[in-house]
Amino acid sequence: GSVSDMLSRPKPWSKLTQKGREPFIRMQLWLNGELGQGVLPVQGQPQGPESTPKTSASCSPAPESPMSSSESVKSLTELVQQPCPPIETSKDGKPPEPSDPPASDSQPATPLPLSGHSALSIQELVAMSPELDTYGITKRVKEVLTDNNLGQRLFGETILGLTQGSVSDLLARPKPWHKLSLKGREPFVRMQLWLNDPNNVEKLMDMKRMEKKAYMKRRHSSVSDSQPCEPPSVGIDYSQGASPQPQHQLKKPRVVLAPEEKEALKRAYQQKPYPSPKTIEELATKLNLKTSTVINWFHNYRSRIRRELFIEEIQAGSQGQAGASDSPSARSGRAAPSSEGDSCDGVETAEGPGAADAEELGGPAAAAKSQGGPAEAAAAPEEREEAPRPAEKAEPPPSGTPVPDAAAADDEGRPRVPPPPPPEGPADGPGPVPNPAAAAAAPAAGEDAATSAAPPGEGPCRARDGADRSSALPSTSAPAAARRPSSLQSLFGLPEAAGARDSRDNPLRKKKAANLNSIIHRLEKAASREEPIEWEF
DNA sequence: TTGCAGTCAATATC
DNA sequence: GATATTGACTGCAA
Repeated sequence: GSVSDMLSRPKPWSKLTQKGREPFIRMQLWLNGELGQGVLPVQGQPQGPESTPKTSASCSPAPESPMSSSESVKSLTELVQQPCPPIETSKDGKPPEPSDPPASDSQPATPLPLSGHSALSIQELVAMSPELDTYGITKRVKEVLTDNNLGQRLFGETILGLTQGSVSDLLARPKPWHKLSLKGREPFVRMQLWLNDPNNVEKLMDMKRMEKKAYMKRRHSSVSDSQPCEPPSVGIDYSQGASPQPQHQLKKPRVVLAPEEKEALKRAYQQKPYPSPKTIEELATKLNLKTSTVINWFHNYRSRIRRELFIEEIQAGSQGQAGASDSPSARSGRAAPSSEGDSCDGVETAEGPGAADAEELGGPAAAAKSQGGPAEAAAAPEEREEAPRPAEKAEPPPSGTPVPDAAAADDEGRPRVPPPPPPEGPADGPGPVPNPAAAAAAPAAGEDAATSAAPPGEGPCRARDGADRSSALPSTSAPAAARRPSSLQSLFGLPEAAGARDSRDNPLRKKKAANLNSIIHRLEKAASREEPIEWEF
């Protein structure tokens, strides 16, 4: 029935959801003859015997993923090279690969890597990609780049089609595969493909050379032109708009929050990761910021904290016991620049729970900018209302609980990340800890609910997630990958398949689990008082 | 509407 | 000059 419907009344690509697009991708592949029987196992459908979870924990650089076996002939890699009619849809949101700009020039313009010609759009590849070990991939990419003295900008612009800042962020704080949307997976697939390309480095080197040449040329010409050049890039876009001489200054200056302001915001965050409009309003007023700035700050902060947690877990996991010192805090050096406080703010922990609470905005910021009690104080009451909000239901502690701090910061003191709104609500039992990494690693299966189960980080979802995907796989990847077509495996250099990181047992997790228990306990208490929230951990 | 993911791009740092 | 950080923006989903 579905097929009939689909064949007779196909929806336009743009109207399809990711899921909805899948059948079309399959059909396209089938039409291309790339899809043999069972080649694209439907998710969750156990397939072939290859139950090899590709443990990549130790994944050493996927040795050129032995594009081995014949079978893999059909490896997507090949497909990718194959000049076949691009599936128009592929464009999805993006503009067609600008085949234009001879990179030579100013800049970017080179979004599309993958050997230029892609038979299958990257999206298709992504859609079919097995679970990848994002952390491992970025790690390898970083190695390759540094080893070969290749910059992030170049790599980003030519291989990923992203800007330097994005690349930096991506490499430093990769999200777990299962937490990524199709779009978000794209860069990782590209990276994986790039890693698998034996000529990857050379190609980039070439690009580098070309860029240099172009740069020199430009330089020379401009010099001779006597025009000391204004930032070349600048003006390009703007002018075009037609506006007479608007040029630059249409740009609004970037807002830079003062340390005190950040402090105040962080305190507020600890009180309420999801402040009500009213609270935001107050905060904005107090800090003399635009409400949009405050809103943006909260959004950014929440999502960044979330990511931080993930890498911490990953690192903790991979470091195994070493974790004691707690990678968390130790976290990647740079992230650490605690200055930013992300790490520290939560850490205000140092001040012990409640500390932050007590001062709320009162801290430096308050001192500096406001005087009255923190908005929170006033808002306290409303906190309650917020909590229940759907999106936050899973959100644990922070919001409205009277014991915010404890809840607000995890053991490491880091601000507790409001677990992402539980995507799907199914029971996920106990697993709280917002720690994705665990997910990746959690062989959970056996561990006691409290600990392992806690899984996977993103707590709720992940756990569930895994469960859904394959009934039995708690852990994220393995199975998934295993089930996948070998062609894909070869393509993606499976060794990379996520999975297999053994973080289980690491002390950090236990610690967290314990901490969670206590938090849960308190929350339940609080909840029982009046909050109808279903705390999901 | 709200929250989030993914990015960009301006700055800050190294 | 390369990287890292971060405020803002876009698009999407619930």
